[in-house]
Amino acid sequence: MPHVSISDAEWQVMNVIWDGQSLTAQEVIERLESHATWAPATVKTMLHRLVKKDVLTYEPQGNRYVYRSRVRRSDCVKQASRSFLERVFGGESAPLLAHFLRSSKLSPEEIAQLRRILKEHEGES
Amino acid sequence: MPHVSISDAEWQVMNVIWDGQSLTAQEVIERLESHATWAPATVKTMLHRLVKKDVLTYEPQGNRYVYRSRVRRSDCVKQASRSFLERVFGGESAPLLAHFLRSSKLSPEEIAQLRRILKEHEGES
DNA sequence: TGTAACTATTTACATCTGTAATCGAACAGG
DNA sequence: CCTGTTCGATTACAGATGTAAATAGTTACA
Repeated sequence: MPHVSISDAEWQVMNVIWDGQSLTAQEVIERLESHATWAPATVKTMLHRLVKKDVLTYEPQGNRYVYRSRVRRSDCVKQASRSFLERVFGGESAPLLAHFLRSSKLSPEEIAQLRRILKEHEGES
Repeated sequence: MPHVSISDAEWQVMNVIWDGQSLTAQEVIERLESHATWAPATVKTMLHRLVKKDVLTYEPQGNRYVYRSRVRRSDCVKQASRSFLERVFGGESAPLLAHFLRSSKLSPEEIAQLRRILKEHEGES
């Protein structure tokens, strides 16, 4: 629904927020340390920007803030996916799927899972 | 191999270049008219930037330039795909594939094709 | 040959991004 | 009670991006 535009670096932050539900700035910073090499101030900046974009809210808890997402991850994933599909594959799903299928290592369970989804497609039209 | 970074709008331009092989600015502008609503000057700007980024070359042909890509589309697709996978799906291919499989309309032929690719995966340990 | 038309080059400019440092307020320990 | 630490808030700043107008160089027609 919303026309949010989450930048590359902001996705990193949102990913840890979505994984953790409600986190303080400090917690976000810690969880990002493994992935990114940002100064703490950098993470703070992004939290602020995400708040300004109405993607995050915060409530004071003691002397610190607890940040929480206002948008569902699945919605953002959906939007980002559509725009990626459009931009890179001209909106054609099949080539996209072929590309990722070929370039991915998949476990037998995952293969089975994907096969099931494919089978569901069989039913239509 | 190259560390090119093609922006969203620039992808539009590159897509028509890749589709057309060698095109003048005018041709690019015309072919974009259906998709985008950019002033001709805007398209020119992007062509210039892409040249500066070493993504495009041009040769003079008469009084105009003919632009041609210096990078293979497949390389750019690969790079963009990897970065998208990382950013939005945390590097997990299976969820990405599941997402796109579910949200795509696929023809029976496409389904068969994807199934074949899945089958190829079977072989790997 | 002058001038209109078209092309490419240069310049513009606000916003977004990546990446922080600094400032001011509150809290905590001595 | 003073002071260092810790938060959040404000400010910084260069480069990328979207979006284009202005200018300069060239060609082709009148």
